[in-house]
Amino acid sequence: MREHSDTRARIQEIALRLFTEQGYEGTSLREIAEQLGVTKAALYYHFRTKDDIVASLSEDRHAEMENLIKWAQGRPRGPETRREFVLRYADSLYDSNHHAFMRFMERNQTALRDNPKVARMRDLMKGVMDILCDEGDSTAERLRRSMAIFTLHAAWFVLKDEEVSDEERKDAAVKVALDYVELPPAA
Amino acid sequence: MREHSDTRARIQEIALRLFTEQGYEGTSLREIAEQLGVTKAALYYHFRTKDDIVASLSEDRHAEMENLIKWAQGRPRGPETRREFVLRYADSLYDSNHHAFMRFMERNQTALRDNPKVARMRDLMKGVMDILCDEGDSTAERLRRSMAIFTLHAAWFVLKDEEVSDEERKDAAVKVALDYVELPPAA
Amino acid sequence: MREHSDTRARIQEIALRLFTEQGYEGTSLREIAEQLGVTKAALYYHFRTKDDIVASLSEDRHAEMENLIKWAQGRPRGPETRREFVLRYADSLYDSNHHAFMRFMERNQTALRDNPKVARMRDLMKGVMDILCDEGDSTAERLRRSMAIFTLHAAWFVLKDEEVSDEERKDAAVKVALDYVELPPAA
Amino acid sequence: MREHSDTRARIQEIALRLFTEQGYEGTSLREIAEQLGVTKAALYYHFRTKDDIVASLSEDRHAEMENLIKWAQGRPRGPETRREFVLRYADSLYDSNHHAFMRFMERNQTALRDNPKVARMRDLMKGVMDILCDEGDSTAERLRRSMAIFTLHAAWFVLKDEEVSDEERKDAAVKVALDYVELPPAA
DNA sequence: GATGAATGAGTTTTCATTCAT
DNA sequence: TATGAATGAAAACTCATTCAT
Repeated sequence: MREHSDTRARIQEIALRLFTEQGYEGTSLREIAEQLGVTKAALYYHFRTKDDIVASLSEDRHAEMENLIKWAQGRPRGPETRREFVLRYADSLYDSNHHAFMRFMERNQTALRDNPKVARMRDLMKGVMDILCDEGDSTAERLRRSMAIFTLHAAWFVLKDEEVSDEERKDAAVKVALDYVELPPAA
Repeated sequence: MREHSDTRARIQEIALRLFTEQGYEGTSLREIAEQLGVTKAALYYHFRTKDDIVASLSEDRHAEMENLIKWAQGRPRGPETRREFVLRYADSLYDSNHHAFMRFMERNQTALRDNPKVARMRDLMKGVMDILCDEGDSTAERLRRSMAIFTLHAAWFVLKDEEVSDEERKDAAVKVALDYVELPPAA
Repeated sequence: MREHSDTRARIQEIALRLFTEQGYEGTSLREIAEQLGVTKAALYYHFRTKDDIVASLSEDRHAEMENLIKWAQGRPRGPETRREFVLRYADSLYDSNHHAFMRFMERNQTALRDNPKVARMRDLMKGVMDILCDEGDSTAERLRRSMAIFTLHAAWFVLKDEEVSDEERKDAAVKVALDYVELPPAA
Repeated sequence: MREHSDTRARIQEIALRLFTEQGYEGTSLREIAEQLGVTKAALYYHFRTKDDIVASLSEDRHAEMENLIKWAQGRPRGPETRREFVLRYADSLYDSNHHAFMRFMERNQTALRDNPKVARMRDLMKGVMDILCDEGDSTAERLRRSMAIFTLHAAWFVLKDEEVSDEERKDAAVKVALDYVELPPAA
């Protein structure tokens, strides 16, 4: 009945929301189908398996992350690159709805531990850490760098109950994250 | 008739490990029973439901958190208390195996969103934020404080692949966390 | 608009092969469509149902069997006719690819037990037995006659791993089968 | 409610019957459970998978076949052994209900082609052929030997509509089978 | 002569839970 | 303190079939 089936996109949208709210394992395909107003079988017309929905969701973010990492690898390691990288990472996270996807990933690490796309994402995150850390960094320093990226991800839900605009949220996240890639440890 | 059911403790231990590795929904009672070498039905002698195992796991941590919060509430808010609170929180986390429990909680937020003990834990975490934040704090400031506690939790698995002793891990975590509660945002 | 739908024939060919290799129930229309490089829906342009494909496959063999039986009924029962019948049956089986169809039938008796064309084939086989047996034949004798026909069918796959030409296979089959319509039971 | 659960045995009995009548794929676990008067889940208490039911059914027959083959391998190849082997094979088939199992196997070759126990059975059948054939045998000769065993299996259903006692059936089968292993091809 | 999108009814399987013993 | 045997509900997935285009 619908013009030119955007069903696939709507499945992705609903799945991402439910997987994040209730967890991947806690969300059945029946639920997704019901919210969409189709039968379960329709989902299988568009995606081969439940895991496949996740895979499809990963794709954009993968591409974006690969670009970011490639950009950074073409530059000298150091404070300048780190600073700029955090800014670009924040942009790529907030200007699309990629923060929603990253939150979904964080909330479903265990459920998705065997999904190859998710494994790939873990590798990409290691690539990010490589960019932010130098060889001789202390343990505290490495932890600090990790937390910078974590902060960008977390801002969205840590501040979720506060009356704060998306703009403010992003600004706050970037401000805090930048401190942590720039400042030397207190020591 | 035996005082200290050894079995009960072993169920908790195995459950905590599996729930963390594979997720709460991804771990069946059959699996726990198998690792223990008993039947599923035996678990029901010790715990009324699967959720009950989680509840029992929460108890120690709840008590500890309540003590910590009570202590802080008896003191004036401010940098001194914040600093001391972070130190005590870190101790309470690392000197028992509570970090394992907190990690389990973080990994299973969605699956356990209806568990009353877990809801209570969320409230306690809000209590912790109350202690770390002042009324007039900016958005960035509040985010920063949250990240302090997050850092203490995260140090365990962020640094999990590195050759680092538990001691070093704790020291690094505390160092970074203190920065997060002490330093003013770059402004 | 085209006279001799090539597609129709290719569906039959692929279906016969897959139904034999994997079983009727073990072969989905999706599989057939994939091997053909069309969609499932295309199959429904050529055949009303899955069972209909089987029905269409039966047709040639039905006609052949009817002719064989009619021929035999026009002759006196007896060793002469039996001998000649076996030779003609073998020809009709090996000179087309009817042995492939008969093998498919044997492998899918249960799955197809409600298909009317298959029921008809069972009747035709009874007709064949009528031709090969006399009124007063002992149980052993009747079994022996059945096995003669069975042998013609079975030669194809009993000898499938041996390096044997189709010609040799047919000759061997006929030789063994003839013994069993001709020889009196050992007794 | 039942004394000392013979449920497992009843599952096997019903499954063997239905798998033979309707085919393995054509028989759902729901059907078996219904005929037994339990829920599907009860079947899974006794068998890990549907395939496992088949595996369990194979066991007795496997053991019997192994014994038969071992016996024959301890004797010189030749007409004497062949003759005696056929007699023993027939006994082992008819004195238990193994003919029912073999019929089930023949009717479900394709459906079960990936089941390891069934693969093992195919190997055992090859072992049987080894016993019945000599090195220099012609194609016709090898086919003839195969048909001997086939006859023992087939007698049960080839003669199923005739008013014949089990005793007579077995006698007829053995008589015909012996011809197949003893007589030289006419040529 | 075909496809894209969908459905309804079914499948095998898993799970938390119960209860008599 | 446990176990053996079972259940009811639900899960992911598959299939033959339909129909508007």
